Amino acid sequence: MMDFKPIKSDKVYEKVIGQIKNLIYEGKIGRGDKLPSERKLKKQLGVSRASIREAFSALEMIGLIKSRPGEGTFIKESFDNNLVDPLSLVLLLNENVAEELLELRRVLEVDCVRLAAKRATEEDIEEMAEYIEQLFNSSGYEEISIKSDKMFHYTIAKASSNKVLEYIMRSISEAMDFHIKNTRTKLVSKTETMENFAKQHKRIFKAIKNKDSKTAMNEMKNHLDYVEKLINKEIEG
Amino acid sequence: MMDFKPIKSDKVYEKVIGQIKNLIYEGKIGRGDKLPSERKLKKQLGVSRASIREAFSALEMIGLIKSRPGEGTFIKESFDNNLVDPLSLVLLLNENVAEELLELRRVLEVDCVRLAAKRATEEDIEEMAEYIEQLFNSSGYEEISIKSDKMFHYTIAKASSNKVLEYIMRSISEAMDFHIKNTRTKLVSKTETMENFAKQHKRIFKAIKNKDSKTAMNEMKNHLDYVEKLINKEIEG
DNA sequence: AGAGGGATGATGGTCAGACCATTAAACAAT
DNA sequence: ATTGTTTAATGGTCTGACCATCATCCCTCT
Repeated sequence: MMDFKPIKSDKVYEKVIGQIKNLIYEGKIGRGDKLPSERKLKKQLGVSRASIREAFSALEMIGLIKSRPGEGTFIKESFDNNLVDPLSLVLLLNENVAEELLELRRVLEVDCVRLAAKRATEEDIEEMAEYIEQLFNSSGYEEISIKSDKMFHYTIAKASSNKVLEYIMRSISEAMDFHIKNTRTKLVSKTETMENFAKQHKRIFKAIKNKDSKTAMNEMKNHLDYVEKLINKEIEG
Repeated sequence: MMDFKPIKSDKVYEKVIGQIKNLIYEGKIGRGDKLPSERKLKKQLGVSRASIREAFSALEMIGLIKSRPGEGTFIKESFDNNLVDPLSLVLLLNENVAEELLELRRVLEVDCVRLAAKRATEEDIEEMAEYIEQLFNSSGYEEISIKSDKMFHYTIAKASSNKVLEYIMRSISEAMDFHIKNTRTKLVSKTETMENFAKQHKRIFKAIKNKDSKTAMNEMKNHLDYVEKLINKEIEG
């Protein structure tokens, strides 16, 4: 058996990324640090500025660095507020995304609410209460309903106090939005559905407020059962 | 209260990305499709080729497109085999990453093994068996032990038949590798630990083979308990 | 007619050099 | 001390050039 290995012709900008990656892994540069200017890196690495910039734009897209004109390029403090969510973008490529996302969301959100019940702060709980209120009062206003619904779930993710979990939940949510966009609108536009959502949210909320993880998880499961049933009905018929 | 909004000066390459993103969302281009050449896009969008290339390098990094010299640039068929895993890179930025990753891994892997027990193919099971065998026979060879351990978990993720879940599991695993690298080496280098790992893997494996989700989940929980206990001991002492 | 082999053109990969807008820092004027 | 000005550095953008790779067409030879 001839053991050939594929010939990989690393592009220059990939090598640049590799070097920066290693510096981070080795702990030599970290959050908030300033990278050398593009012109200095050009000299140090012996490549063109264009290649440096291609590497930087890639790293900026995934939220690892941030360039500011006149100042320089810095490693970000955290991965919040990415302009384009790379994960949600890539998720769109797979087949069966809708099913897989629903499956994954179920797994994550049930545990999310478990953690939220344990760790939610006063502010988190106030925020959730607001969104439930909004959902109850938004009959007829699709946009507000949809946003209230989404924000309630976001807040739960935030209350889990696990940034990584929160990030992934957000990505899944965004990716799902584009796959069941129309469905979602149809769902929430029905007054009956919306009222059920509000009631279910309220039950989840109460459990979180009481720091009752088990009940919160069960109520979330019920809620997701209901949602998935509606989605399947909408897709099939 | 003056309600100023931050002035966002979109860079050109971000606008290019935006347009491509929208085309994908609208379904006008999809998997495997060929994008216009850089020179054509330069004319169509009225920007420089450099900006086009910055956009492309960013999209290639996240695994959305793939450029081939002499041929063109294509939307990828799936998000497998990214050169650099953007998610794992970004995860490194957060504080408490180690704790959060462990927490997340626990949530995901327990459900992962649940799905694997339901859906594992013959090939998956054969593969798992191999890695367990390797782990049993690798006493003294750290590298093989670590790899067998890791590959066993990878295979479970693959057997879940959920590509998104598999992708996220892989990212978490890679990110963890760099945070507990030395710890991992120390753990597996102890003969006793390694033997326990092998036994636990075997129990998980048997449950999967018997399509017994519940037992598989419980055995995975036990395994993760053991791992986390070791890690904590190593970190503290 | 079919197989093989060049020439050609298009494409991505890389580079150098230029110009602009923004920013920080040093300096000058009040 | 505060304000305004200059200067240098930085990121953002564009142009034009050259190379290696690949697909294609066309020609030649059998």
